[in-house]
Amino acid sequence: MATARAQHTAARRQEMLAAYYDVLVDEGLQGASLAKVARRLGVPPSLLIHYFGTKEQMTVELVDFLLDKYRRGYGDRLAAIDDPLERLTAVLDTLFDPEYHQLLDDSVFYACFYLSLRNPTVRAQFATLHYASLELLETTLRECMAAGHLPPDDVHELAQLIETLEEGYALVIGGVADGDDRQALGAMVKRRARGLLGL
Amino acid sequence: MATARAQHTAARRQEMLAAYYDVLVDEGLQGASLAKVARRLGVPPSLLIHYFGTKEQMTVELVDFLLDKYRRGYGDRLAAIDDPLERLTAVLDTLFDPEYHQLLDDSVFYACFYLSLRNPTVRAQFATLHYASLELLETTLRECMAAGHLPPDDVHELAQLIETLEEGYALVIGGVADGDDRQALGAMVKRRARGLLGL
DNA sequence: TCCCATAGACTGAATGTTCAGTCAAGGAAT
DNA sequence: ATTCCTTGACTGAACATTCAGTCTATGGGA
Repeated sequence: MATARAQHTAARRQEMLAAYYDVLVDEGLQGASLAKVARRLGVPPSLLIHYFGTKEQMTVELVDFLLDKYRRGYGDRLAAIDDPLERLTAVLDTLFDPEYHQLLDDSVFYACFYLSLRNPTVRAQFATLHYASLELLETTLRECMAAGHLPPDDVHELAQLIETLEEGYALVIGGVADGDDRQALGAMVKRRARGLLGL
Repeated sequence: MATARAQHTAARRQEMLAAYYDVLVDEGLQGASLAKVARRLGVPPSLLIHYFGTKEQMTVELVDFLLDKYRRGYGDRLAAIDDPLERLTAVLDTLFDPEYHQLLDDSVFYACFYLSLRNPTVRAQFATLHYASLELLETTLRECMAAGHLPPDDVHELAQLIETLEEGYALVIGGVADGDDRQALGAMVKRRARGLLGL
């Protein structure tokens, strides 16, 4: 059972991670300090240390916290769709929708990605999300082919290809395109991706 | 004319940027300080300030310095190929070759990309490279179509699509895949991209 | 049900270190 | 003679973390 104490602890940690996220948005990776997070919360910096031990540990937990948003917001919802073709359409609609990629602030997302390149724990967290997404795609494609909705092809390759397109799309809209361009690029890539699958 | 003094200055700046790059590899964005760069060079930190004014300015120049490696190493070499089909093949070989993406340390590249999301100047530098790459692709595709090497299609769309695939490939091999997987993924994506073009 | 020992939430001051940047002065190249 | 590279001492602010200690809710024993 979750005691009141444990609930309070969990809630407090979330508040702190949310504040860390806000500071990251405002100050960037280089300017984000425990002191600023603490100031935002109106607590002494030592309280953050009390909860997380070190800044590094707090950062690792932030990434987990943020990736959970993707998992809960999309992964679970998509996986729950029964009909394979319907699910495939929903997946493609999601992956190439600018809004999906704006669930997190661009700069924070790539800050986390950057951290994943330097910290093995964070890297593993990203890899898990990546493989989960890949597997959802692959399964969906396989079911669609079995049902005759798609021409037979190598599902693993196709899943990797779609995933690669999606990550590239995320990068391009983060770094270059803005506003309507994002929407248009997403629509184009999605259309081509569907063609690739034989839809 | 480049006086001896100016030459010396330029060379010195490059040394310093190279040292900054090294520190970034070893210490990451958060741990990279002017003091560490200076220590590596055996000079006082104030000398860096003398040359660059501020750390931010030095960072902006670092990005320029690094992106130049891509321009000089690949952009120019590819653009120099006369025969369109040969150039297209070379471009595709380059974009989906893990080695091209390891011209820079992964973490440093994405550190720079991250910085581009927060600094308008850096963002413009990245955008310039992106559009140059896009234009090389588009021109090449157009010439290939005109010569009948490719079936007619929307060259702008195709160029954007290939570019998106390339950036996604870069992200995936940076974050997840390792070793042989990178090679294999590159080969697969390239093959599919060629199919997409009608090659 | 009451009581008490304890675990953990929380504070605030203090630690030493590192930070980017300033400045005045020396010294070499032009 | 002048320009400017280079030095090293220096500043004040910010940094993550430590520590000693207060307060409070909680769970176990009577």
